[in-house]
Amino acid sequence: MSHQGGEWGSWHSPEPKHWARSTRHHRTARRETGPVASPAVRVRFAPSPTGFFHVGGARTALFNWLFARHHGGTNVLRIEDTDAERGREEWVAGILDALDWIGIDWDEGPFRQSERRHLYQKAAERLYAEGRAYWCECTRASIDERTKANATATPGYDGFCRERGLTGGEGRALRFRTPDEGSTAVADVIRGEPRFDHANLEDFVILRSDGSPVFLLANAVDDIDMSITHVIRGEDHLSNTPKTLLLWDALDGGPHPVFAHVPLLVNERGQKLSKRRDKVALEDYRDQGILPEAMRNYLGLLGWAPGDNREMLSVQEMVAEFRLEDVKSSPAFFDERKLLHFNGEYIRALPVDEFVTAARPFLDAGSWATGDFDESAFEALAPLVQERVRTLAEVPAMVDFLFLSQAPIEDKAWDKRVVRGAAAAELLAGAADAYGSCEWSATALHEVTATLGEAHGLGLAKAQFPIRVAVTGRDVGPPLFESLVVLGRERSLERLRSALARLEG
RNA sequence: GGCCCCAUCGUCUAGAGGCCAAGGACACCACCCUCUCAAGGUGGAGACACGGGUUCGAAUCCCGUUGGGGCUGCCA
Repeated sequence: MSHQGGEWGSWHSPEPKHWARSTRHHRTARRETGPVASPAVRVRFAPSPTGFFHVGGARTALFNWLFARHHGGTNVLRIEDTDAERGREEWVAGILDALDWIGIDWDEGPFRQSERRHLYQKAAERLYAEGRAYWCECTRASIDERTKANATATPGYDGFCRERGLTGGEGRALRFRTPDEGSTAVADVIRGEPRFDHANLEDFVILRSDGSPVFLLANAVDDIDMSITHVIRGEDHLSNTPKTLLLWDALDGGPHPVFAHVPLLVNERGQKLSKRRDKVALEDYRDQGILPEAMRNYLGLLGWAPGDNREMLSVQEMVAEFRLEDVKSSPAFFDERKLLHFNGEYIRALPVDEFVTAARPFLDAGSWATGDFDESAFEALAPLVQERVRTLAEVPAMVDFLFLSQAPIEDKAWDKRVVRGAAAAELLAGAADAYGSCEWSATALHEVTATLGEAHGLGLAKAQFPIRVAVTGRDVGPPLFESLVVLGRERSLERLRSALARLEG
């Protein structure tokens, strides 16, 4: 496919240093409410399927998406699966699922580099034919050996095969011949214009010895072919950008795209998030009961802020106000505690029926027998549960007493509130008696229990504890009297008697 | 080692030379509200890495130092 790309020259015309910063407007002057007409903005998100899709990738995808939507541009999804060794089909599906989950869609793709190899092949042939690339038979081992032997050598490829005139063949990789002099500057909206001396760039591999293309080549070829105007990606790619640009020019890619190297997401030690050592998989958060809206909102605020003190932003608000120039340049720590807070806010803001629906999968995994779940009982308590959880995964423990044949007594709570609780036996006996005849409503139960407590010199707070533990098994949970009402008189009385028996026995 | 990037409360950030004796949010502490737990309310502690410049004036600009990170792969 090829997209006509002539219209966007103004995006990367040479400008004075720090032009990006200089285009900032006063915050008050940039209240925009919808897509902004911009010359054919085309961005791409290009994940590689080498593991679970993680939050850093999600953030990059989000920024690309926000930028595209803000400008009414085109968002392209491209799967960079040029490494057959490491890529796996299930990871591709995982990426698609995850993007769908947080509400990111795309206008073109998903394209797969594994299906576009002929393009890279063609580009490589051209570079070789024009003397911009050469075949090399050095192995990693032989390169390292030479580096070791020469004390003054800097690590890396030394250009050993540069002038040997080798032809392609078994065990030979194609290397790009980097210029020995000069430098390349990267026009970066976030970082100004970092400049790299060509002398520091080694001749890098663009075609592996098995003929497959390497990331740098495929990336440049595709960005040119897809007429990408803005490359928004992690800062870890910044150092390789001059190589990309050198390829870009060698392939006559035309004007360079504008880059935006977004700050990395780091762990508590300040290192970039790694799939291997950090908890980062988006699906883990989904399974933990994080709402996609909360995740999206939180992720959007990592490295970017709207400029006033608002934090809870609708996706529409983010689209309307997202500006690449406002993205910070320093790394951000992914703080799960703050995510949890956002999630609690989003859960409480849900209409009850949506909360019930969202909680369903987590309820299905509850500890009770599958047939014992009672939809209407849950719905009756749902509003009270909703305002007490921070994740959907916390829901089952709040309502399990409704669906289990007996109260799931927690040892700690039992010991503290019943065994060692003030007048526990009397309160349980009193409740078993009074609850048998009073009106079965929250207000009536409230009154009866308060009276019962007074008889033993206890306030309601203290008096309700033994009853709560006897009936729900725990000393925390939804309001007790509403819980009793939903549980029903008979089952409640049964649990009070059972607790008395247990206490005495 | 070389190259590049970065540097405001513990964390995410506001800040684009005077509006900042630095504001908000999460977390933390105290109190209030309260049938538990949450939620909510009020208050508190808590930061411009350091050193030089430029300027009447610097968290904001420049240089250096220190610290951190990234890249340096026939990974992306």
